[in-house]
Amino acid sequence: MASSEETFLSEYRLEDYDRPSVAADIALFTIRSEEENSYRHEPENHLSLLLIQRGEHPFQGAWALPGGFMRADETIEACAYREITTETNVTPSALMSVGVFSEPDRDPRGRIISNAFLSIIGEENVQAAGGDDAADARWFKVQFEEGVERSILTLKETDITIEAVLRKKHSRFGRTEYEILESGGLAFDHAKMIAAALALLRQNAKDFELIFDFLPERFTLTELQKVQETIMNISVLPANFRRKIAGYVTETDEYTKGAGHRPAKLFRRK
Amino acid sequence: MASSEETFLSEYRLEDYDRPSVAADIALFTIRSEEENSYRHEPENHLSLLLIQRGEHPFQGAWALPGGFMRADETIEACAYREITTETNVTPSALMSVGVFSEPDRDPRGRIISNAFLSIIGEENVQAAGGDDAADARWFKVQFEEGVERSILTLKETDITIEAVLRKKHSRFGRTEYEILESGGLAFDHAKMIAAALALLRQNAKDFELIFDFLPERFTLTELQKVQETIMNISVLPANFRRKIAGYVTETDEYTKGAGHRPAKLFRRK
DNA sequence: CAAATAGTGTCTCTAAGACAATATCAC
DNA sequence: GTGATATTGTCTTAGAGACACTATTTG
Repeated sequence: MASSEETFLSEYRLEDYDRPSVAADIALFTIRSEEENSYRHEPENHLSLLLIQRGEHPFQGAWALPGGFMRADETIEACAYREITTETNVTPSALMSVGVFSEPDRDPRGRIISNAFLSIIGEENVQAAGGDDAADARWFKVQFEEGVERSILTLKETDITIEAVLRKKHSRFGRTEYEILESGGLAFDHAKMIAAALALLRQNAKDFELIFDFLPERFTLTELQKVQETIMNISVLPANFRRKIAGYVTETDEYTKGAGHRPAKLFRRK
Repeated sequence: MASSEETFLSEYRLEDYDRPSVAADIALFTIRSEEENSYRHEPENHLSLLLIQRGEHPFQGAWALPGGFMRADETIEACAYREITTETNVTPSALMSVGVFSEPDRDPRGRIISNAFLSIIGEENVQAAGGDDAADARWFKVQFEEGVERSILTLKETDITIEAVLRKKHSRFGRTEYEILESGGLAFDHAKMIAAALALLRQNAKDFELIFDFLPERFTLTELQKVQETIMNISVLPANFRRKIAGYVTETDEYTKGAGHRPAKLFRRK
């Protein structure tokens, strides 16, 4: 009972307790422009999510979020950074915890709990290639229509369409939790993770918390506005957007040019 | 390579990977009144946190958040509920994730990652008693002074005073993370968890997300206002508080009585 | 100049904060 | 009535949303 701490620790066996495997999965978003880009007309943007096609069982051939197991010498955040860097060769600036997914039966391989993260890279860094355990990696165009009873998550790539159906369970403390009605072929409970990540993304885009991460260091206010509009699926008046964002940016003395219309001043994040 | 999923799963060995132990720790808060309660004068409130004194190594004798290891058949949230219920015999309504603490060296027993939760019970349910592995359990009065360079967390019980010093590392996406400068004798990294929980509590008290959980079903608006003021360490004008809270409550036809002054209408959460 | 985007000025409405005034109980 | 708390009214100010207008580039 009153043994010394050294004795206690040397006799202690962690193996006596159940131990799950612990993983991190990352919902990596970027914003890409539509291809067109015809003269004098600014391109449309859309939100994109990186998915990899699983090369192994379980869910072989299904699309999943990139991720992997936490190592003995790293934190779960470091694990998420490492995984996303090996998958994409890009180190994202934002890394935001979405939540822990720990249903006992969420993985057929056994007890694996996963920490979901949300991450963002700028369009200029999109060069994601498939990693070790991934047959293929692709950017999917994201649509997320939220309803009271059903929310529809649609992910589109050239010839692939994934449609998952979810139901909002609750939304407290800024985090929204979903239940999967149809996974649309997404592996594990990743549909849930993606929906939760999107809800979080929209929540935080509202007060400019992370919209800057989608753009390069210098940007125009219109570009910034489009990022917010794309994420939140809304549209706001330029005059009002400018007023609200004013405190968050610093102007530079550079301008865009050659666009067939009035040049725009470039700004930097404050 | 193209083996069947059954074959794959039957040959799969999770034991080949590093597996940490996974725990949940809970910062359980309540609001208690000062003892006085002299005639015609409403009592002052203060925020209290439940700590248990560790009966075992490591950190034997130190104060810690209640918590325990996740079992094989439960989610991490279920684990937090179970632990808090066994410790206190009360099932709290709010259970809010504070974050994952996964520094490799955070526990001398070995690799243990912990999910911190924030939870609340009403004053009328405070009857916490020590559990199995706890020598003692006590409610500590909470003071948290936030500064830019240093934040001071003070926990007081009759003859015990714990003072921890922390530094705010960053505050993004509504979650604030702290670094421990002095743990003040708190076990493990629990000072960090408590600070993060308090920051979250204040954040969410602002828009009435969880202040109701501190009170019984029927309450007066003044009681509700005092809860918010106690948590956030601010004071607001009654007229303004009433206007803001109006949409969140429903009035009943009951009143308080015998208080030596004008009776107050009782309200219910909407 | 026409088309397209950049940027400014200002009106209205709502909500927050401050403050003053009135209401109702126990003693 | 007095002391204490409950409750309402309203003035001012800050910010969001709507809308109209001006500015500057390329072809």
